[in-house]
Amino acid sequence: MSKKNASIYDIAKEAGVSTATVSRTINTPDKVSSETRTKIHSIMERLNYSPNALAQSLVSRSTRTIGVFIATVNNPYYAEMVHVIEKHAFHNNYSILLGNTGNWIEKEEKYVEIFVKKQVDGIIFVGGRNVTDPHSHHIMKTSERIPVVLTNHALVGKNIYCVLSDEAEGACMAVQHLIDTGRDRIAYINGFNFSYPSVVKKDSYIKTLSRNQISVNEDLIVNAPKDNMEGGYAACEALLEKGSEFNGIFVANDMMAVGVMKKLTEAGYAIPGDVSVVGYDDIQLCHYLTPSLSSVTQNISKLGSMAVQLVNDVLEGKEVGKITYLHPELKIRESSLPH
Amino acid sequence: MSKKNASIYDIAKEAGVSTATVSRTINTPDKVSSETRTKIHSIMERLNYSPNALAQSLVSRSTRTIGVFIATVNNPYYAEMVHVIEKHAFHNNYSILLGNTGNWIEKEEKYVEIFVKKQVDGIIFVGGRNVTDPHSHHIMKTSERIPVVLTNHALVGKNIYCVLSDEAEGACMAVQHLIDTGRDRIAYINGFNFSYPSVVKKDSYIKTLSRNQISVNEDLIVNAPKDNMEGGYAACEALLEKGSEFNGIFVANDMMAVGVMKKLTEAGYAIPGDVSVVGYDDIQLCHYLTPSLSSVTQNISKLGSMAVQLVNDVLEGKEVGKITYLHPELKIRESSLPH
DNA sequence: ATGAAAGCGCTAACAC
DNA sequence: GTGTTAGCGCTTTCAT
Repeated sequence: MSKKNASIYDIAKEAGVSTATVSRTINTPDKVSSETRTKIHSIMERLNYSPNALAQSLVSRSTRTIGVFIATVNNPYYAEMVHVIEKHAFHNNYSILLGNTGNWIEKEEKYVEIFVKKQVDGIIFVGGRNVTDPHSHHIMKTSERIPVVLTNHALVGKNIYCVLSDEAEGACMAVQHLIDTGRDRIAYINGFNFSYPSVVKKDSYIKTLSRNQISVNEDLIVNAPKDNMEGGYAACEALLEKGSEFNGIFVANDMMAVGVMKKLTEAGYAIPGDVSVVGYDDIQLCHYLTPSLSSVTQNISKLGSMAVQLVNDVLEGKEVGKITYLHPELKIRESSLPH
Repeated sequence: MSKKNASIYDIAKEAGVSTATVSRTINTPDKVSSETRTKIHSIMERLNYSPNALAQSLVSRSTRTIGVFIATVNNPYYAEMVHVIEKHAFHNNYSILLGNTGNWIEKEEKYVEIFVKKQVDGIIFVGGRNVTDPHSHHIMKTSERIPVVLTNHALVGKNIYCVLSDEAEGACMAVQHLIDTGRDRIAYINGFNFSYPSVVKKDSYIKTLSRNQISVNEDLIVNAPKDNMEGGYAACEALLEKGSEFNGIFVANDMMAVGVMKKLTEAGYAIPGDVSVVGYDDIQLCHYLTPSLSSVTQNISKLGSMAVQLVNDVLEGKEVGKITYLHPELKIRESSLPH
């Protein structure tokens, strides 16, 4: 189909110089006389030359490529993370190989293997992970070769770095806010039951209730089947079916909260009149919902930029902290106004 | 930091065979005796060997990597496209290099150059593009080397393939639906003024009105400053300020429609009582909004899978159509119920 | 300032 | 079934 691309060799021949000289005009132009340099440049132009990064990387041992794994791009929180990561990566001259795992560990393992073969310089795992299964093996193994950064998950290892929002603190703020605004029967819609952030939030939810002398009602805690709108809707349905009274709901993430609000509205509950709702992640949408959704913000921007910065710093041999916590912040909107 | 990775050479030495034999056990196992094969496998295991894809690609002239460009991942429509593309790519053993252009042509140009240097096998440009500027030069140039697939944009060129939803048809369906349900003063919130899909939709909007003997009121057509919720909100604000009466709005995409609905609600309009609203793209969220949002669906799933299929087919030398249109479909929900 | 040559890790004739 | 060797496109000493 296409005639073979021009190589450094073609340029050299055409210019009557050695490949070394051509290489130099690309990488260390000042070590080449201006005449030959211009001549070579014009030939490159004419032959539509573009250096083959594979060959370059083969010798430089660096691809300027970072592998990024997320559970589902079509969750605005993850999409925003990808957005931020891509932005910072580009700015630091990295490209992003994106892998959508759908929380499917086997796919992730295969993917990691592929990316490692493709010689990514580092890998970023975005989002909380399962705390139970033998999840970390391939991560550990990978970290023996390249730096690994985890976002919103804590994992210790030689070449593993974590940056996470303090979700215990965030969950506490959310629940305490509900209590402070007069809600005393507070439900909690959990995400994936064994995901790190869910575990942390649930724990914090329980502790905060206790600290306020509110007894924990197991009927008010429900695990969503999926951590998206559909899952939130279903979870809220289940909650209603249990029949326990509640006047406040803390939802582990905003997308689920959208589903929860939909279900509540359909069931005739006024928000926040009858039920006060607080979500988590503070995605842009919160502001545009009716009623607007109170939420805990994670500073996604910082989270993402730090993730990229971490792999970059490690690659450059800088000293960096193994684990960094960011403080969340509560954004109060209409959905949790006191009645 | 890390000791050098084992190479095929290390394996060969350890096993007392030649590198060719090692290569064979990787690629054509049956051409190697089972004894040596098992021996080599165990050594690979022990040395944690992983083939270097850079070297492989250097000789095979294929990276099994596709470059994907989108405007903004944090627009659910694009996110969904990425999701689908990634899924199909993985299934066909491709990896995705993702570039977020933010509609910034210079960034895209740089990115394309980088991806080409990195030897991607093909490039997919997702989403409508500007119809005016000298946008296509880098695309044309790229298509001389590798197949280029465009989604929701029509562009002709030797190695360029397009798959798009028929947005003229979609816009027509939306507007006709508004008319059929008794709306006679229909506004149109446009996306980027010169983006291909916007141009097509606006044109179709005007034609559909005319076909129904409804005169076009320029005050009812407003270009959103951004094609997201914020932009929709602002556009609706501008629309209200112009003072022309309207009882229906067709919005060029769902995210803008969310902003439009927010503004309408704040301004005291009932949806669909006072104003009927129809969006475009049919993102999942439509179903969960209150009121749920009528929208035109693009069959994102098909769009994305075809995009991947196209680059794959072209790479395999198959004959494929240069341009494919998919039929959109109107999903009627609460926001456009007749009053 | 430039060239010769080795090497990055792997594949693919070709020979035995 | 296995080894030898050239080559993929580029960088980098070491000479000159």
